[in-house]
Amino acid sequence: MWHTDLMSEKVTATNLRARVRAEMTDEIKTVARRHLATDGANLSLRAVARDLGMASSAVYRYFASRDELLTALIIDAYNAVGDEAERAVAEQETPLGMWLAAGHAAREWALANPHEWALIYGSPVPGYAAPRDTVEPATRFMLLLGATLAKANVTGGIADRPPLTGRFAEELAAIAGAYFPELTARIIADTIAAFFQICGAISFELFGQLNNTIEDDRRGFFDYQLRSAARLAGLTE
Amino acid sequence: MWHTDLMSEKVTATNLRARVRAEMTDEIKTVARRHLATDGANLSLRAVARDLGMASSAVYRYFASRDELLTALIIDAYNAVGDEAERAVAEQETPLGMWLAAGHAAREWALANPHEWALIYGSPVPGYAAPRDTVEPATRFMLLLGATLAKANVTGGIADRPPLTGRFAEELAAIAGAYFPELTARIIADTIAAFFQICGAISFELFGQLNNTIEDDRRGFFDYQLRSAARLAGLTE
DNA sequence: GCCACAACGAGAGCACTGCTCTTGCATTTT
DNA sequence: AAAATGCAAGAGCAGTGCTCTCGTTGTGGC
Repeated sequence: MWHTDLMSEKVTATNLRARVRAEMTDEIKTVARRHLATDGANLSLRAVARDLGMASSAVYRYFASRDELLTALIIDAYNAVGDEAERAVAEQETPLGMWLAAGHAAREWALANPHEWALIYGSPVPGYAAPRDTVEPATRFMLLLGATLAKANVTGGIADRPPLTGRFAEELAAIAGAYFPELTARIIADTIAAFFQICGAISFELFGQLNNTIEDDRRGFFDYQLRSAARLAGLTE
Repeated sequence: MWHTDLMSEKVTATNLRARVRAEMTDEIKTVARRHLATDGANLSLRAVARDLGMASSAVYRYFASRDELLTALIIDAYNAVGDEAERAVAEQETPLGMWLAAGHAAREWALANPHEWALIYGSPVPGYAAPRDTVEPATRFMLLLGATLAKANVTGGIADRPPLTGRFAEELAAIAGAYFPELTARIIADTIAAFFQICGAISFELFGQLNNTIEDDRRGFFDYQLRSAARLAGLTE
């Protein structure tokens, strides 16, 4: 993201160079996203450069490596699904409505951008270590689910359950104390479980790994999955 | 698997060629699995050949393409986790014990063979379409969970719940009628949900995508995940 | 036992990849 | 105006999957 620094560093009258740089990086990412849809994570940097009518070496002025390009796409993807989910949630009133809206928004985004979903929620690219910049966007969707439960919890919309036991419960309690005062360790654990289930439901449908058991009413099936995830997380009503 | 056919086709006295072929394919797969641990899904066929001291072109006598090699590894991986889970389940008496044993066995296999787990439960390799031979081994683990619930259901170990509604319910009911007479559509749907959650729990822990929230007691956390999955599937006791 | 045949290993080669380095040009800064 | 910097292009390197050809070797039919 250092081109952002470059832009804000010195805002001269024209600042042509910084502007075309920003446009160029965006254009590269757009074309790369298009290639992502056909070639998946092993897209060719040279092919992207060809599509842009430039030499492959020129791309390296904008992204130091192919991995860095992928990182930019990953961050954008995390933010895209986060945006979609937040937008959908904002239209809802009840916690359950927010929960369902977030889930369906994520699924629909995944169906529209399967390879980008695979990029962020599939197996990591070999030899690729996610940089620091990705962790914040990566947590947005899950935090949205947590926020929904937090809202439900203050209005008594979450079932009372016995607290957790075990060493991991203390770790979760520490997290709850530091970041989510409205939530208990138990609710956090169940939220994570629900998050796993939702992501699994989307991924398995997307990657066709459930052998096309459900063919006609996939949305209905996912809706049921969402509701059982809500039940798992303790969302009543 | 056609080298198996070759072996059983004509068992002459010596049959040297078929034997060394079988040994060679196994050896290639072994080395490839080793490379998988470092390079992931984009392992180099040439590097595998180098490790074996043979020309890269010679490998193509055994696997028509790199994808075919990966397919063989995928099938083996599915069967390995299936074997492990079945072995662990066989030692248990109660449905819940079987459930927990299957889950922990899968997780431990995944921790021991992370890249193979990524190969089968991560995002599919781009441009790679899973062949017919993979679907049967792929279903083994999930069928094991289903069988556990079936055993529980006949002894009244599954909570009574309202039946499903919606179009997808009919699809599931048809599957239940054809393959799982002991199960209801509702139980199948909940089993799938639990399966999603378990696979998600393993994958996210493996790929480090939950930002190392839980550090110390990962097994305990997974055990809790397993139990909430069981609750989700309706397993009482 | 011999011989045609099929399987096999090796090597060269093709088109492609990510990435680096150098060279010349355009733009910005001093 | 001059120096410094940003940028695009091209050549080049090491590596890839895969194909083809060419000797060699084990195998089944006669």
